[in-house]
Amino acid sequence: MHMDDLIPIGQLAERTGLSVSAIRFYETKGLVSPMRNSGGQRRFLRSDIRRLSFVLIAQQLGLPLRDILKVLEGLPQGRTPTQSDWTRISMTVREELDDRIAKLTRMRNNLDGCIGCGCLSLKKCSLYNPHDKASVKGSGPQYLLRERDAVTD
Amino acid sequence: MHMDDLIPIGQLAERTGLSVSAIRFYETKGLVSPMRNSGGQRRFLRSDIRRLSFVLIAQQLGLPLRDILKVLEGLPQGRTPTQSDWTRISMTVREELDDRIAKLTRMRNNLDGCIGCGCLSLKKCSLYNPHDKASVKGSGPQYLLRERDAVTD
DNA sequence: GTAATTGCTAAACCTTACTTTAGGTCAAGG
DNA sequence: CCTTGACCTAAAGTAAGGTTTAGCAATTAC
Repeated sequence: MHMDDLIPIGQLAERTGLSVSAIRFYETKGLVSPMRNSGGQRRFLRSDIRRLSFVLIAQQLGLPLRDILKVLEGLPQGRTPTQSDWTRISMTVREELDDRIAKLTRMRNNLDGCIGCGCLSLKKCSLYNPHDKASVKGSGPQYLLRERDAVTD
Repeated sequence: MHMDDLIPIGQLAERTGLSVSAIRFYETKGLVSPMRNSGGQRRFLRSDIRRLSFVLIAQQLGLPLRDILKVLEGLPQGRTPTQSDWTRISMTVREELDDRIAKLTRMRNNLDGCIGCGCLSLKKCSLYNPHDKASVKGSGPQYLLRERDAVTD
């Protein structure tokens, strides 16, 4: 509640381990929205330390910045997020993470099938067309699943 | 063994689902090394269908092209890879995949701890410093783990 | 034999996620 | 005051993984 609850960018960088330039870049992406002091310098809320730490975690989990921004939009506007606000949006990230783990596990199982048969192009190998990736062209690698000689190439 | 075991780039594109430009790009990265016909056009081995399919799979598993190239270097030079060649290098990819799944699972467990405590910055939360990412600056986000007010921000 | 495909190269452009550079301003200490 | 360190903006550069464009050559189909 004290006056100087606002911190300059260098301190935020130190506290989060981010570079100053990265923080400025994140600002252009809307991930933080600092105020400016009379001299035009950025002044961040102390809660932005946690905000950016959250960004770092989500990134290490493999989320792109745009998705992280969406998750952060789940935080309250105008007031400092509470512990339970952070808990709530962390759950969102956890679900993303679960999905990613499930997807990779599915792929590993498929790969096991392919290693077993040694062909990398059998029908039971769904690796060529993971549900997660829309096959834009309509056809694509499925040829491998249809044509006999694909297996012998 | 017949004469026209060589296929042009368009056919390879059709068979793999890749774009022609992507295949040419992969060539610059050393992922395929087609011959040229008398007119200077690329002619690929039929086994390149499988080779590029392998690249696609490995990519969907999250491997960067440079790593995929390294894995492919495990294939024999000069002769067409056999089924067991493919099986062998698939095992390499499987190990990579296992590592990635293990890492994500560790992170999820850590995140669970953080959701439980609702703080996102507790000591037991190792998310800020995954072993997988060298902390170049020496300090970094650990501040959050040391300073009391980090938890209250 | 000629038109439509397909292929060729080189270079520019795109996205994500930043860093670096250049040139100038603000803030704090002696 | 005046220097030093922290900060500012804008623009360019980087790396991965490609796509697009331009202008031209080789193949294929009729």
